Amino acid sequence: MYFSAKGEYGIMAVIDLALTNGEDPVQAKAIADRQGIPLRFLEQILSALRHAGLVESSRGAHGGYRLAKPAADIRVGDVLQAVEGPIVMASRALPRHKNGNGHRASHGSIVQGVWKEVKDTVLETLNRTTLADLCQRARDLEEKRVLMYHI
Amino acid sequence: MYFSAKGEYGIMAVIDLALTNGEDPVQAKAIADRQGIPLRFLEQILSALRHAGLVESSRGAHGGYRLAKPAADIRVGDVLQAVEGPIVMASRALPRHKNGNGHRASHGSIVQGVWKEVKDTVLETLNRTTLADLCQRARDLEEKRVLMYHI
DNA sequence: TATATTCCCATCGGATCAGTAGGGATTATA
DNA sequence: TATAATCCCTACTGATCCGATGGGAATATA
Repeated sequence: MYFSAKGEYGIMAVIDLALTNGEDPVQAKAIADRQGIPLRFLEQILSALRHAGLVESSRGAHGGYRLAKPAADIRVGDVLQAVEGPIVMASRALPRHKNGNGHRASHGSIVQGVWKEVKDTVLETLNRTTLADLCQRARDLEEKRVLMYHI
Repeated sequence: MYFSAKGEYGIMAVIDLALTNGEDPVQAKAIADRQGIPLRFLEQILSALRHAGLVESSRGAHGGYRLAKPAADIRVGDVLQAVEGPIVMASRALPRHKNGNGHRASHGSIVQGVWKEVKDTVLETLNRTTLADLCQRARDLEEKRVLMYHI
């Protein structure tokens, strides 16, 4: 059970965007360098975020990306669903070999119920956390890092 | 974010085993037919469950499988981990392109924290539910089905 | 016009998944 | 003992997906 690299990179990218909030838009290249993400791959991710209305872009020289709304209004679940599609737990494609006789019901529906429970708790967790929360964690971590360095 | 077909089949198989609790062991073929699972594939799954100590097997004619402990002592998470390995959230293999300068920390560790939160809630959900719970659900469902049929 | 940058579509190699296959080991029954 | 049923182990395969990469086109600045 995984999240994909797209999801991981996507979250890193929006944190970077949120913390680099100046006048000018932030270029994909700058994010790629800071976060260690392949540029062309990051472009696909930013494109998905743009289509989902989470970031805005401007083209041409001096172009780049910025958040489309305040960090507190962007939930982690929104980012993940934007870049890696809907969050489902069911297995990818079960061709559904049918049980021959039908004397007893197959227990597939029971499993579906379990999947739904898990999915709901995952979404609950992901939607409880906003980008602003993650930024705060990042600042705390950075502060701690600087302290360690000075000792 | 998925569970694999192995996980789905595995849960169906142990429910079947729990509900078919007679004197004799239950044959893989019978489970495969009732639940609509390819036999050879199911054998691999049952093998994994056996190695994890969740089911016992007896070989030869009239052989088959039975649960190794009471259904109330088998958690859904145990079954899933047995058949599809540890439940991890991190993406499969990020080759970790390094960020060149290091002027600012990459936000990978923030994401790792999110993954850990999600993983914990997933495990909490999966370990709260036992096989006995699922059997109860299956019986309730069957009862409802029979009632519908009679009306 | 030259340059920087986003944007879009197609492709590719490797990994994983779901399922299949062959054959071997063990045991109950005739 | 012979046979059939059943579990057991290892490998293989075809399809799909993932993590990129490539080749430009559009657009904004200098």
